[in-house]
Amino acid sequence: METPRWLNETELALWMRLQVVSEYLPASIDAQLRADAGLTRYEYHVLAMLSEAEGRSLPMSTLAFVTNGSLSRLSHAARRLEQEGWIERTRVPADRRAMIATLTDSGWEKIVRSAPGHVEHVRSEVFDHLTAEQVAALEVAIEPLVQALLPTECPAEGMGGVAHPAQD
Amino acid sequence: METPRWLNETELALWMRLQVVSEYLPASIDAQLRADAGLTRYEYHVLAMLSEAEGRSLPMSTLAFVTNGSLSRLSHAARRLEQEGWIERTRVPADRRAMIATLTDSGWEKIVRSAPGHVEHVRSEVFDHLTAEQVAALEVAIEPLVQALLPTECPAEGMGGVAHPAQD
DNA sequence: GAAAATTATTTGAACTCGCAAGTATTGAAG
DNA sequence: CTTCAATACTTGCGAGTTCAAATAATTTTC
Repeated sequence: METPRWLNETELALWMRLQVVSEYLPASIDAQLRADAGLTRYEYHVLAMLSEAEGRSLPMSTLAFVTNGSLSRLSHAARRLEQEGWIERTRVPADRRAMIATLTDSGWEKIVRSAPGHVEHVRSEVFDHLTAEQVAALEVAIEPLVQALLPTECPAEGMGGVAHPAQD
Repeated sequence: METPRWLNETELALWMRLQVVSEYLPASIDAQLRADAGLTRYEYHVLAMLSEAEGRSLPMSTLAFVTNGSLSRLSHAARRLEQEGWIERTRVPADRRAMIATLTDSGWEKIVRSAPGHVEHVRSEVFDHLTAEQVAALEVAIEPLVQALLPTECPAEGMGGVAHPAQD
């Protein structure tokens, strides 16, 4: 076994901070969504992506990609969301293996009702504690890391809707 | 319901990047540790913190705090680690409610054997893709966010051991 | 000094997710 | 045109996390 390339002081400091952020943020978001909306962070993400998609619909594969989730994870989540009546899944005539997930009216209302509380929570946890300069600096500084982590391919689709912490 | 304070463009961009990082990093670390060491990220964290503690021991409460985990989460993890023989739990004579977790020799060997692969993975996922300047910039820029998220109190203990991505 | 509140930790049940295997359906090879 | 492989998705099982409740010991209160 080769002698490991240990982290230097700065690297270690960054690594520990990344771990803190990656531990706290998802837990905090999950707790708020569960308490106020009865949704998982991932389920919220699924609804949000559908709400922004053309026709409020996306193929399951694409939906899995834009939500950064495995197909399995999405399938489990989709079953739950469908049981609640928030989405529907229909076979594609052209390719009967494929399925298209569509946000129902009820699902639209769900995400529209849930979004404000979610955004408010994100604000109170994150942005209320940061100046505009700090936000800008972090946004720039974190970009290379995101590039390092994200898969390069992008079978994406058209966007332009609601329900993310963006405006209505 | 008040009209929500939506996120502006920069805030939204930062938020989405934070979500990407918070989604990918833990999953990636978990997968490597599970495959190569049969450990959870959290279990690894527990062993690492014990390895750095005075006498390789910490009270459960303190251990929960330094690992950023709930007492319940720690208790479940401790049971698994104890079953594997990597830690032991002993009652405190002074206060017989309290328990002290201690790293066994076997546990010490476990973390020492697991650390190099873990660090190598962290390098290959994160630091190999970043310049020293990018690391330094991100380390500075992320600090205010960490301050915002971390609880202020700190019932910490003495440190100074091994097994974190730090040096041996 | 007994009852009530607090602290330290554990346990059980519910739920989510990852993995491996399973089901269709389509496309490629021969 | 049959066989084999690849695609699109689903499902069952196991494992970890959380929440609420339980246990147990200490400290406070009256």
